[in-house]
Amino acid sequence: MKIYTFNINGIKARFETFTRWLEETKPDVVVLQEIKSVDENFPREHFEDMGYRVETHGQKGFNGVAIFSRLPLEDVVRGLPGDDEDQQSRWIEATVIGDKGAVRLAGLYLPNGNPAPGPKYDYKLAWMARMETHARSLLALEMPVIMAGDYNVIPQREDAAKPDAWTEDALFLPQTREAFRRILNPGFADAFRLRVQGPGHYSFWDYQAVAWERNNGIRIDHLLLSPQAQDLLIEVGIQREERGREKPSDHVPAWVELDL
DNA sequence: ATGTCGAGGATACCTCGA
Repeated sequence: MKIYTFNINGIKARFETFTRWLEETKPDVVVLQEIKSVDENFPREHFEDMGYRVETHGQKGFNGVAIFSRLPLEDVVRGLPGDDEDQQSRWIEATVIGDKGAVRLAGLYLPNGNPAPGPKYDYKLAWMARMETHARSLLALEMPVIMAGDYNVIPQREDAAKPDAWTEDALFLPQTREAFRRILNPGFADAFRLRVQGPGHYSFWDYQAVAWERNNGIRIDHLLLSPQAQDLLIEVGIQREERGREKPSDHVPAWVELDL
């Protein structure tokens, strides 16, 4: 089973690009971020006709996440638990039924948090604390679990082409990286770093300042695996080439293959 | 800091978010 995460930066703007990617890549499962659409306006039938179950958790204008799957989905949950007042659509969760077993999959769009300090950064840190709590409850399932998405976190210096340019940014502040490690520490692992070491691997290049042309990227799209999922890991990857295609998102897909 | 996008509101530009 191959599972992808892809921040598409708007389903309306990326309809052709994303449809072409889906036809070429044929993922078993993909979690999407920044669909920027309410559920009622999401073109679900178009993708259902392509063979996918489509579960969305959208909102007007910003944010919004989704799960697409060729395999059966069960127990879909929308929203990150822990704050009934939170109106932002950033979390969706479902159980994917594979040929050999099931995986609990979360698709997430972690808050950007800029400018820091400020209320947006406070929201980011509070959201990460909530995620830490929920991540522990997912580990308690003692089953394969994947938390995949746009984390808006640069974990280490090697995950940025120009780390010194990010020292004051909400994606790379020490408090952000510490909160990220607290989510991992109880037992999750960054799938990409289980298999690939060293600098030069990025998942996002800003539209501005010719970042792509200069390969000024950062790695912020991650798939975190529970111990039971780590045991099933076959391969990891980042589809870097997608950033050079026609009308790209500013993010590219990242993926894991599990023996499921 | 910014040479760019995307969405939405009230338009043939502006604001916000990233």
